[in-house]
Amino acid sequence: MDDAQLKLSSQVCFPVYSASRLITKAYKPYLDEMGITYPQYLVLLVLWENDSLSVNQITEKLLLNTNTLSPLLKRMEKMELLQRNRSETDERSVIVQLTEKGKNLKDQAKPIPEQLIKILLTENIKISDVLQLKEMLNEWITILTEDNKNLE
Amino acid sequence: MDDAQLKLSSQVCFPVYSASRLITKAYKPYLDEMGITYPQYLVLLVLWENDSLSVNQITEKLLLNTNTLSPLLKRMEKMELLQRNRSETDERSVIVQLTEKGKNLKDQAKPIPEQLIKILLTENIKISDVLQLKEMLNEWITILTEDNKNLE
DNA sequence: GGCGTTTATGTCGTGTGCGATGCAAATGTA
DNA sequence: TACATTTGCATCGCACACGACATAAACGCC
Repeated sequence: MDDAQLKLSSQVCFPVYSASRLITKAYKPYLDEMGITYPQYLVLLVLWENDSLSVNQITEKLLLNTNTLSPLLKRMEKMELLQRNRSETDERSVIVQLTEKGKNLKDQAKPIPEQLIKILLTENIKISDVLQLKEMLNEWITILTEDNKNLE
Repeated sequence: MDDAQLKLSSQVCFPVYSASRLITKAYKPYLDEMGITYPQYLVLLVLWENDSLSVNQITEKLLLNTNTLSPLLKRMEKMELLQRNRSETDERSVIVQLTEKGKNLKDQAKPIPEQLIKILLTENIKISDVLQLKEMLNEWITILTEDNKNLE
């Protein structure tokens, strides 16, 4: 093998890394209006779908660890977007629920997906392409999360 | 645009975000052996290709800002992987060059791309699919970096 | 030459991410 | 019932990312 594979341009992972950061940045103007960050937006997304989730359930849905989510949820609690309470049936668990303020942000967030998809669809990129990309990334996510489990 | 399409952005942006983190994690065991992080690996990649680059040239290649790269490069200088020197022709510029130690890491890094691609290729995902994904992400990167320039 | 503007880099503050580790509640098992 | 183990959450330390801002060198224009 020659050096060709060590060229930045031939790396597949770099575009994923860059696109991720740039997409987060594309969300920023919309999320700024709501006073939240992209990871906080993800937490809201899962809580708009589920009235009540434990910290552990959120980590599973967002593929983030508790050491990332715990401080993040605390910040969101301080912003009065959600409440954190110990479970009564299992004192180890912390149950997260949206406040009225958190629930109400849902309306404000509604137009965001449409704005984003407008940016990401082009002459060369159709919806079908996006769906295909989504499938591939999800398969990678499955592989890579399984990999991590195997290490334990 | 129907509901399914509205949710599309969250359905595709989140996988990009998650895949990026998981891929970085997949690199970790290999990079740990070299004592470097993924962003530091990216810096090495561009410096293995270019003997001498200014900080600004690196920011353009990696799409990172100076406020991210400056401390990162300082850490790499402390690790004796590279040198930072003011340009003689333009005192504003800082020229970055690899040390022998930095250059020598190239051999150790050579097997990494192959290892990674082994993980990412499956029954359902062929090399041609990966290349297609790369094309799409690169188009998004073009769009999103152009977007940022327009804001200035 | 004088001086406002641009350019290249850097610092600071905040918010993630995550490995390592701590700790208390729950669970399994002899 | 004792006690080792597991589970759920959290803290700590470090390394990104990035917006806002600072600073000095170079440039442009008169």
